[in-house]
Amino acid sequence: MSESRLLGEREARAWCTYNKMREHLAAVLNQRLQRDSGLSEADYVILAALAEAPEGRLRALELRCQIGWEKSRLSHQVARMQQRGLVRKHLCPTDARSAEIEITPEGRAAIEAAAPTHIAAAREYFLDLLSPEQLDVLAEIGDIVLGHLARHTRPSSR
Amino acid sequence: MSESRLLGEREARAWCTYNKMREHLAAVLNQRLQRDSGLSEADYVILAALAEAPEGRLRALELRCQIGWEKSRLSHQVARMQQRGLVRKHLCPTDARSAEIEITPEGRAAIEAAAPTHIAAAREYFLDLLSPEQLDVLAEIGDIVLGHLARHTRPSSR
DNA sequence: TCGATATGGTTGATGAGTCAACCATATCTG
DNA sequence: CAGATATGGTTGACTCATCAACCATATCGA
Repeated sequence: MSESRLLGEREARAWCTYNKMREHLAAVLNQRLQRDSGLSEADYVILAALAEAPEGRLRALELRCQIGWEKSRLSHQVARMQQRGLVRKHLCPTDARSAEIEITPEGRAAIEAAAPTHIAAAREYFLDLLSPEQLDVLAEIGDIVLGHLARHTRPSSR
Repeated sequence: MSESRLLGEREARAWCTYNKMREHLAAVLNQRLQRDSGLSEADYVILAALAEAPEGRLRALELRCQIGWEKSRLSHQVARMQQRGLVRKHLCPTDARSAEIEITPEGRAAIEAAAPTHIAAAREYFLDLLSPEQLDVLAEIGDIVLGHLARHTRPSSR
């Protein structure tokens, strides 16, 4: 990669393996989730958030903030999920512009069936392979990077 | 997240921040690459690989192995890139089934213009924020996970 | 109170990734 | 050598993600 010439030895190595890991790991986990439960990562994230909200419903804006998604992304995804009966949309009484998203019983069943195996896969391919120290460093890295992003990019105005 | 109940404190934290970091970081880097250079990550990966191949060309299979892509993914991507004049396809003399992909002068110009700013962004949002020790641990983690994936999934038969 | 602007969300177009089915050529085996 | 099988690649259908344009309602300020 042209990385090699523009980065130091150490940086190049970290960057390269990070990228490969990220891509391969996501591919495998997505694949298994889809195969085992018929859900995509996107479905999973939304259902997980709704499932533990009180009443199983959230205003779209609140949901977007929790999962950090762009608004059109959520809109499209919810439309597809509503089509499949995983989720329902309601008008919001306090703000006529807003929408409330509610998980359906089918949606709840789907996420409850999916979660254990999905988490197990995350363990199998990732978490169980790492030492406590490695897990801590990873979390540390995540916090640093997320903190920097929060400070140096627009809130999610996108 | 339902993660919280199925994972220990430490695992949940690592898993959660890793996922958030992964998503946000990729979004920002993609966005900047697109804005600054008119290339997607996918374009970038392919052009980078071709640019440092001898003669600027590789057999499709060789390219796939280097970047670890599924075959239809490469096929689609190359088709789009050929459309834009970044890349050209040739028949392979030694194996009539195979195709050779060659970077065009436009493609070379594009990657050479894109690389420095892309790497700079990777530094700015990621590499420069981390200590040498953190970079090493990250690379270590990557190797462990990739090694496990290599041993426990089909080579890429997908 | 009214007009400008901001905000929450939708829509359509397009690029990207995956899967399954497929086609052609190579290779292997009897 | 012939037929079966394996391999390299393409295609079409579909889901996802992003962008820009848009619509309706809220809110702000003169």
